[in-house]
Amino acid sequence: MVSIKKIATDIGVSAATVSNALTGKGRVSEEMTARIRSRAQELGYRPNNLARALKTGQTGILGLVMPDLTNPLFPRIAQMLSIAAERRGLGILIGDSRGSADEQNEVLKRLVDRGVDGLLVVPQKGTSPEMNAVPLAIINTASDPRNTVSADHAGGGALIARHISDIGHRNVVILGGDPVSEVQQDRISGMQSAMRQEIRSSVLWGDAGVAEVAERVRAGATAVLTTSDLLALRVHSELTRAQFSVPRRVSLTGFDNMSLASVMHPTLTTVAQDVEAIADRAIEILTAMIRGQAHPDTGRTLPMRLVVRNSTSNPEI
Amino acid sequence: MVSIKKIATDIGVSAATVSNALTGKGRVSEEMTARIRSRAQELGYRPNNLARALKTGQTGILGLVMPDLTNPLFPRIAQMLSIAAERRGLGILIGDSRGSADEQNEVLKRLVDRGVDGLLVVPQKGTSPEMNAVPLAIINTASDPRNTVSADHAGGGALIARHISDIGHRNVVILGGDPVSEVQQDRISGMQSAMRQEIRSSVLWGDAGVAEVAERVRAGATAVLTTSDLLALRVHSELTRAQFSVPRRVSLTGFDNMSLASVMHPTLTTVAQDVEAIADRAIEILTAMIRGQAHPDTGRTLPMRLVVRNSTSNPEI
DNA sequence: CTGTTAGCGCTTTCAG
DNA sequence: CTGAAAGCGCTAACAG
Repeated sequence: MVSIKKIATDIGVSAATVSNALTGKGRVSEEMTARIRSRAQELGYRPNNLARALKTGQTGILGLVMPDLTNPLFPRIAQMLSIAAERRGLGILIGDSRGSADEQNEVLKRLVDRGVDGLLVVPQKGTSPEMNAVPLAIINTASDPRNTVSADHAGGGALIARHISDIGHRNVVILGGDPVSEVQQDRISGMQSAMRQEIRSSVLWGDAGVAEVAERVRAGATAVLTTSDLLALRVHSELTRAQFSVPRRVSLTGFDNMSLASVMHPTLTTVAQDVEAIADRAIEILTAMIRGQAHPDTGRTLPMRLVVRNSTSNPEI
Repeated sequence: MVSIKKIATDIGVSAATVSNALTGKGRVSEEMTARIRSRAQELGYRPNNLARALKTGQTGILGLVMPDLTNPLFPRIAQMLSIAAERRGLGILIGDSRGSADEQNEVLKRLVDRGVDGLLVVPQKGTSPEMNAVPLAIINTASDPRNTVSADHAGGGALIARHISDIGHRNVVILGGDPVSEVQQDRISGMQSAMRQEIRSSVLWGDAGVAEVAERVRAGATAVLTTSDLLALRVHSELTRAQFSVPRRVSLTGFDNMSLASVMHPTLTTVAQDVEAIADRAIEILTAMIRGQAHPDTGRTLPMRLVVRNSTSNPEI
């Protein structure tokens, strides 16, 4: 391992000077700087981040905590965050808070112990992560008072409901996965608030809800709006089993625009988050917090985008 | 930040003694150890991993590099690795080698610069990661000579082919996503080697292959074996469009047992990797390498498991 | 059993 | 413009 000292003795200057030259803190003559730089190059010098971190108190590492790494959105979020972080020279340490809120706080502590400069957390449904050792950015939904950045889930719900209304549906069923999830609640209330008076709607939840969908359709509903693409796929199975064709007999929508949405049959009308923008802003805000600055966009949401495919059409009549 | 020194002066012993007591290196009287421990507790002492790492040269952090964080298997692998790592008190720093082999090597370097003790890498298709600064474990497939641990992809292919053969199919088409992938090649050669002489089979690749499937079925094929569940879902769309019912008219299989496999309609016959075991063994082997030991299971594969669902059945006569 | 000393590799005053 | 010295928090020799 070639250290700053090696370069220093090699050239015959002090370690401090090498450090200054390399980090460009000025205070060193151009010529000396050049000599130091080129020697460093030759030796293949790479700064030891640990030593630097110990001295400066900053590791350049961010912790990312997700409620369940199995969440189908995780890969995209993780990828976009890792790209956004890398662009700023930061690394990402992962943590899985699977299960309890307690576990979540444990994970936060562990990451802090490992020296992260800040934390990005997608909270466990219905919990509020606790940690004041380092800045914390929360990616959740607008109705979470501590939310730092998120997609406009309610707005997304409104988009899809308006689409369904526009093409003529007047009797719809809304299906959520878990009422504890603030995100899903927001999606649903967005749907409800966008539906005109004349639309009849009711909300179903979870497995029981999935099982009940076919019956509701039989009773007259012409569209099923779900809070996730995976849920939509399950509903599609149920409807197929019950001989209801999508979209001829029932329209069906998802949420999140996962890859399966464009690959299932029929392809799924859904609503997409701009994950890249969310990731970028999350990192942006968090780094500002780390520098001790407030960021004007804190708490603001990012618009969602309606993606119309083949699972929705006019109701028959 | 409460340091070891604080505890030392508090109690009136030296920093070294506190260190020894806390890390349980013996050499300290029971009584003193207890006093130190309880004081540490009171003060909420947490060791500074950076300082420790700088001193010992070990960070307790592993780097995980995947070719594309968007890979549908990534979440499960990442989760299982993170659990397996955590169990051993290790952290995981992520890296995305998206795109090129060059980028892959860049990422490896960056992680090493950040002080990882070892690297877990799922290589970019057809590349061999380069890094000798720290131990490296490769998760790929048996035919990769540097492979450290992986599922037995060829064995998985054999399982699925045998199933198809057992239920009476004699004319099948095999569909792969990308011939550059060693994993997919192994899956396919496993399928081929398990099919009895009397079975006619041909191999198709990529988008062109997907587009050609229906035609092959029209020409007499009664089963389509794909190398991934997502590919199977796409094929299902094509078949449905062409009015071929699954499994009545054609049987269809996937690979990997992703969550969509149990949720699509019909549910998908596929083959599952024991991701948890792979993750655990990968970490096990890597930590052995870090300790400078050889591990007997290096290079061995783990069996896959056939999951029969509703997308396969006897061919109609 | 306990303390002293030294140093991991780097940055940062403060002098020269 | 450059150098000397100190120290981040911890551990590993070596003495006592």
